[in-house]
Amino acid sequence: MSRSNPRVLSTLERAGGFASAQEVYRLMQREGESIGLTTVYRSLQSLVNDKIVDVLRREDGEAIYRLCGEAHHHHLVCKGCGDTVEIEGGAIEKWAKVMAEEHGFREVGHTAEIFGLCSKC
Amino acid sequence: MSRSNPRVLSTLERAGGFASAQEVYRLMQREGESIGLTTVYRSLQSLVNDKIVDVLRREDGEAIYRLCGEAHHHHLVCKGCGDTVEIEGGAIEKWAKVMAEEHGFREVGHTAEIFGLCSKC
DNA sequence: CATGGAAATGAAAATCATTTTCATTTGTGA
DNA sequence: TCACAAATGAAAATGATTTTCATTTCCATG
Repeated sequence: MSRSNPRVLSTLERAGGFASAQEVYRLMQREGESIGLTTVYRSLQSLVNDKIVDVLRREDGEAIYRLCGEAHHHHLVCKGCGDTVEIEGGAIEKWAKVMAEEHGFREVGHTAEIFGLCSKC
Repeated sequence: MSRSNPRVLSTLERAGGFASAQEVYRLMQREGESIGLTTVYRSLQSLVNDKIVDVLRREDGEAIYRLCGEAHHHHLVCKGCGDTVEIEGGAIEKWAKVMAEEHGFREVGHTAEIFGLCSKC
């Protein structure tokens, strides 16, 4: 396993903390950084593993990466402009726990996202 | 623009109303139907345009289609054996609605999945 | 200062879902 | 029957992502 290249993280930060792997790569190229696309992908994956960044999907399926603020949270994403609000999901935590117990599952995690159109779109 | 091939819709129904284009295609082949992958994609797209089916994304980015109006449900997936249980998510519906309203979002949908280890794994 | 192995890197090839192209077939109304 | 539009599908193109693999960079130790 490879560790993350720090320049990738810093570029993602500079990008407003919201970009696809291809975009991070292009951005770094434009800024004269010498790096391979492969390393960008590997670094982002590693950051996801370490829970330093989140990964979401654009509507076309492309993965977009984003700095992950704090502990565990969920996202409210605008289908129009991509704007994202971090929301708290206490209800989900409880739901996941109950459902898992009910079916004898252990070591459970969960994903949950809400998407729609924000007031501006 | 082409219209949807009715066999595609009927196969999607038979699949439990939840499948990717590739899966619908494979299913039809296995059942001896003669159809091209292109037609499956075109039909699904057309069904989406007509709002007869919804399209979501798997975690790996693959598009999955499901009948609209079909009882909305969620999944409890085993990380070990891949076994999946359909679960009901009333709590989620409410949570999504409240959160969306709170932030002025319209036309909201959501995704939610729980994953863990089932009793056999 | 070697030097040897482990980790990191990146170019190129492979993969895979999806879309496009284009020639052929099918259906339909005149 | 004829002509034309719609539907079909095989094959090629596309684009993101992953894999392969040879090379380079690190670093601890002799």
